[in-house]
Amino acid sequence: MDSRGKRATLQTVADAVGVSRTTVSNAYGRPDQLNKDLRERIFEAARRLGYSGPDATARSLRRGRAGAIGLVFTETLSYAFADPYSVGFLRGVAEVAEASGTGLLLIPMPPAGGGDSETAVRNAVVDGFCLYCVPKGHPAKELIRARGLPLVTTDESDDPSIPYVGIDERASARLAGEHIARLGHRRVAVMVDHVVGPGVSGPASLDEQLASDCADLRGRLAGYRDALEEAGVDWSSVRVVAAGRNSRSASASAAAHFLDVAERPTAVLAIGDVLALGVLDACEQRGLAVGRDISVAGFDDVPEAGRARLTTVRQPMGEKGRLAGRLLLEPPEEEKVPRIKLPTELVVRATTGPAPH
Amino acid sequence: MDSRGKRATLQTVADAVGVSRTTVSNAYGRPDQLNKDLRERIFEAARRLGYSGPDATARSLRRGRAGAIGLVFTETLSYAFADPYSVGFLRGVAEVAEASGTGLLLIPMPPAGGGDSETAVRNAVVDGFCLYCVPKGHPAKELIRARGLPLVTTDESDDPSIPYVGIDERASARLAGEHIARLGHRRVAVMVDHVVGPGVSGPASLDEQLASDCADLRGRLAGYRDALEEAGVDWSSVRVVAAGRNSRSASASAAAHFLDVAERPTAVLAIGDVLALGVLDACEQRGLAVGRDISVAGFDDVPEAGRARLTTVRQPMGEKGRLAGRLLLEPPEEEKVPRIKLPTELVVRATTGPAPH
DNA sequence: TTGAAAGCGATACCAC
DNA sequence: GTGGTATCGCTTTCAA
Repeated sequence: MDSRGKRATLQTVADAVGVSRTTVSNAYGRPDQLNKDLRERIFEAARRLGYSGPDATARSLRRGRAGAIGLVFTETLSYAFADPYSVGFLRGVAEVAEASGTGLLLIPMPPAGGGDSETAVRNAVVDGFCLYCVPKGHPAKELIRARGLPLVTTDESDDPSIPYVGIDERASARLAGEHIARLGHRRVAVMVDHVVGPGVSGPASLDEQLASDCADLRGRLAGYRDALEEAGVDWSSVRVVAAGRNSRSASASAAAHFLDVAERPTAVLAIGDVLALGVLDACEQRGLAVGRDISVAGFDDVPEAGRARLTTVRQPMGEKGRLAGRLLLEPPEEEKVPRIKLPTELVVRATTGPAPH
Repeated sequence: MDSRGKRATLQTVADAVGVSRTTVSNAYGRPDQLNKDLRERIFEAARRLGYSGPDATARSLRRGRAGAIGLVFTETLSYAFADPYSVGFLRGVAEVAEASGTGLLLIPMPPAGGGDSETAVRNAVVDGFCLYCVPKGHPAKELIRARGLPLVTTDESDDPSIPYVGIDERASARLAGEHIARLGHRRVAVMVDHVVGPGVSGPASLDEQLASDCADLRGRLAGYRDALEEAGVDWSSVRVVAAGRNSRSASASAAAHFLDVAERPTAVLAIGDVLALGVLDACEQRGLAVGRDISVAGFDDVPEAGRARLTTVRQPMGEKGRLAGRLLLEPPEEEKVPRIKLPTELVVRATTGPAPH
């Protein structure tokens, strides 16, 4: 246990036992390459010398394998844990990763222009990357590609050469829109997290909606629009409000933008359940009977949505994660870049009902 | 972009530009060490050759820094994302980590005896470890220590030489116990996740309770016991039931063990909010008026607890995480091993009330 | 079985 | 500014 002096290395142990480094290395990595006795002696010497086994970094370098996959988010890392949808996805990835003894490296990545987004990506010791909520032109995206490691994204990618696993955002959102239209709603509001940039809340103009750099957001808005316009609703009459961030409370506050005005909408479409739950809170505060006075639909079907009896569009987040993980762990040999769209489904519960007269 | 041939290295680029490796290295790592022109030329050559910057692993090896900290759980990795308490803690760690551009490596670690728990720890390229829910004698624990990296645990450690940040489990649980006793409850049940091992549900004997290898569980049980015995309740009359795992639905099922019997308890103490919420579900199913017919108290004060009006003991999970992260990122120089206990607080809401007659 | 030698890809130090 | 040189700690042929 000599905690003093230079840290013990493989060599130190080899010398102490009187064998070569190869043998010590084998003692750890290939037990079948030497006899049990010797192996024991080596371990004992190691213990005595305070050597805890081959250095992880050196081993990675030599082997060319990191034993971890990187998860890249644009949202702050802590956000990744805050949203139940996100958590569901991560669980999926985690499941397949842990099955193969692979670690998950969460890589913080400030939004474009917001500090150093490259260092963490550069220094990530991983065997592959999973991109998640990384907007179109993000500078780090190119860097990640350049690293030449297996890569998969869950964002509708601008680049068809990147493997993708996700859902048909547009068609899925359309399900919710059609449901609302079918119930007779014509005055509709939409709640989004943010269009122009994080933190900015309030109504969003049409231009802003189209300019959003988040493909899934654009896709969902398009889906709502498809459905509503088909039902004869003028999209410019639809109030699109940004909560500023994807949080229940932010959404509850932002809901004032359409709840506290003269011509209150009879239905609200939220592009995520967390936002929808916030709208529910806001309605409750104002004594509105959800499902009668006003209808609310979400997206994702997070666990909480079920409890709140929220009508929503279910997407298989866990499955998405597992698939993404698998794609990274065992990259398919084929030429064709995998582009997988998982099925979604409208789940009608108690928060939507016929439009009040 | 020559995707064919050997992967480009620093050397390749140096040769192409006609400079030494040092210069190329500096171009990436120390921009002030060479003139802008040359730097541009180097980058251009790099781009042309498909070189995306210094290899992360090699750089880590040479620099002796990994740029990540390891989070070690015994529960399956996916569990880490499932429990809101756990998520709160992780968010805390993530906050401080991302502030310094450090990644978080989630390390899967099967419970003792359940597969290979050492490989992942061995191969983890990190600058320090944070242990979380790792039971007393876990084999990997020793290995982690042996790696000689900064280390912090949130489990009441058997080993006072490991930095610790947590709460006084026993005193905190006692708060809940006293609250229940004060309300006049004498027939009490306790819901735990698992004592003997994961997956095993049902009543737990006294011996099993004491034998649990999870220090926080033991601490909380001791706290409940302190309070109840002080109020004259015989601990052996307290039905301790294991849900088998820390999940809302498992708890709801296991609640049958005390809910569907002759002498139903008038109060239930759950060692975590997730379990408490499950008990709430079970009560609702049976048409019991929580807070009147039966009282339920949890532990943690996760976000969901507030919404459910659950009486619970609040612990500062985010703060715990931030502190742990900081301890790892800037290990204190002092001799003294930091052992921090954060304050907790009883939060009385609507799920507890006077014992029915 | 065991050992010697050749890297894995990069960075730090030190003269020039 | 720049370019050698040593080294980081290990794994892997390949021959003995």
